Amino acid sequence: MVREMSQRSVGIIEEIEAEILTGKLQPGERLPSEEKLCERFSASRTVIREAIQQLRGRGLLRTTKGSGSYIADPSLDSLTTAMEAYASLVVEAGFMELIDFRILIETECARLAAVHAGESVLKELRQIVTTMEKVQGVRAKFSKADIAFHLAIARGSGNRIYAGVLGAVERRCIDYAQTNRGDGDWYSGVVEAHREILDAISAGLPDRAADAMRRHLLSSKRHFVDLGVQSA
Amino acid sequence: MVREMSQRSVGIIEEIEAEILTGKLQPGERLPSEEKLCERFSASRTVIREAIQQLRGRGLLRTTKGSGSYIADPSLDSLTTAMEAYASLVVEAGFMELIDFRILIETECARLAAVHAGESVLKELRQIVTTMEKVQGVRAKFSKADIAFHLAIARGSGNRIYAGVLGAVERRCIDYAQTNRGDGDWYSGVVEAHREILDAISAGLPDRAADAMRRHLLSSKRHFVDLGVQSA
DNA sequence: TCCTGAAAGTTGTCATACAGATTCTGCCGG
DNA sequence: CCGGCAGAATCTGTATGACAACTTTCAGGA
Repeated sequence: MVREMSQRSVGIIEEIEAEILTGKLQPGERLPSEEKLCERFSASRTVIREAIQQLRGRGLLRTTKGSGSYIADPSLDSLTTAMEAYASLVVEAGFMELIDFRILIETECARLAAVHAGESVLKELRQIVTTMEKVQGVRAKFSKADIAFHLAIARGSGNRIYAGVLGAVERRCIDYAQTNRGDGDWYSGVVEAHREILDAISAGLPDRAADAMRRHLLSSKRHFVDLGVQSA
Repeated sequence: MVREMSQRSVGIIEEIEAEILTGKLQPGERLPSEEKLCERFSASRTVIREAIQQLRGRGLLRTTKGSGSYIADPSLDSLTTAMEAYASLVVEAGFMELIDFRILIETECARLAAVHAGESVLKELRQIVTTMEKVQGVRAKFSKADIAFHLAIARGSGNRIYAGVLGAVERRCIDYAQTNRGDGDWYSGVVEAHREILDAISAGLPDRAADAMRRHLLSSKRHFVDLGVQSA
C-alpha cells in the first residue's frame, strides 16, 4: 500500500511559491541565499535545496552557480514544461483528447496568423515549405520541418499562450503521426496541405486559412484512428 | 552577467525523462532505488536526489518514504499547477491573450457539452444557475458559482484537457472581471447569459450553445477593455 | 579613471550518519 | 499447508561538515 507522507520541504515550497505568485517576489529578483533560507525556515540546507530543486522543476526558479536563484521570467517555460510532462504521460487513453485540443488551437492560430502574421513569419513559412519538399522521405528532417511550420504559425498568431501550449504538444503529436507510416505519396499530400495553408495565410484570408488547417489536422487524426489508436 | 552552466543532474534528468516518455518506464512502475541510480550514473546520492526532486516538480514522479519513487499517473495536476503559475505570472501584459485563450476553449466546451453532457452535469448546471440567482450582489459567492458553472461545462465536454486547462485560468479571469464592478443589474445580465447557455446545452444545440457562450465571454472581455486593461 | 587581483559570498557535489517508513523474510502456531 | 507476526533488510528523508567552482564585490595600484 502506498500512502501520503509529510515532507519538510512542501511547506517551504508552498510559502515561496505563494510569494512568487502574489508578486511579493518579482521576476528577475534574487531569492535569498540558501544559508539565509535555512535560518528563516529553521531547516537544513538539504531541505532548502530540495525545495529549490522542485521549484526549478516547475519553472518558477532558475539558478546560477556562484550567484544565486532567481525568480523566473514570466516566460512560457513553466507552462511548456508542464504541458510537455502531461503530454508525455498521456499514453493511449487520452491521446484523442490531446489531438482534439491541438486541432482547436491550431485552427484558431491559422485564422489569427492570416491577419497578424508579419513578413518575417511569412518568409519563414515559405522557406519551411520549400525545405519540406526537398526532404520528402527523410522522416526525421521532414518531421522537424513539419513542427517548425506549425510553431511558426502559432507565433504568427500574436498570442504567446498558443505558441507556448503548442510547443509542448506538437512534437509528440507529430512523432506519433509519422511513426507507423512511410507511404510515398503521403509526403506529397502533406506538403500540398501545408502549401494550401501558407497560401491562405499569405493572402490574408482567415476563414480559408482556418479551414485549410482544420482539414489538414482532421486528416491526420483520421490516420490515428485507422492505425488503431483506440481510447481505453 | 549570468551564463549557462553544466549540471551533473541535467543529464540524469534527461535520461530518466526519456525513459518515461518512450514508455520504457510505465506509469506506476517503480524507479530503481537512489543507491542503484548512484551506481548506474556514477554520481553521488545528492545529485541523484536533485534529479528526482526536479522530476517531482514537473509532476513526472511521486515519491513515498521508505518505498521508492514511482512514475506518476497521467493526472492533470501537474498541468493545472503549472498553468496556474503561469496565469499568475502573466500580469497586465499578456492578459488579453489569456482571455482569448479562455474564450476559444470555453466556446468549444459549450459546443461539445451540448452533445456529450450527461444528465448529472445538466442537473449540476441547473442547480448552479439557481444558486446564482439567489446570491446576486454577494460577490464572493456569486464568483464561486460562476466558476463552478464554467468548470462543469468543461467537464461535460468529455475532454479532460479542457477541464484541466480551464481549472487553472478560470479563477484568475473571473476574479479580474469582478474586481472593479458592483453594478446592480450587471448580476442579472450575467445570470441571464448563463441561463441562455444552459438552455442551449440542455436542448442539445451545439452551435447555439457555442454562440451563447461566446457572446457571454466577449461581453466580459469588453468590460476589461472598458476598465482600461491595456496590453503593453 | 580604469584595471587587476584578492576576498567574500554563493551554489554544486561528495561522504557519512541516522531517523522514520515500508517491504521482505522466515519462524511459529494452527 | 496456510496465515500471521516479529524482526531484518531496504529505502527515502534529514542533518552535518567539507571542499570545489563560479560570481560578485571591493580595495589598491598603475
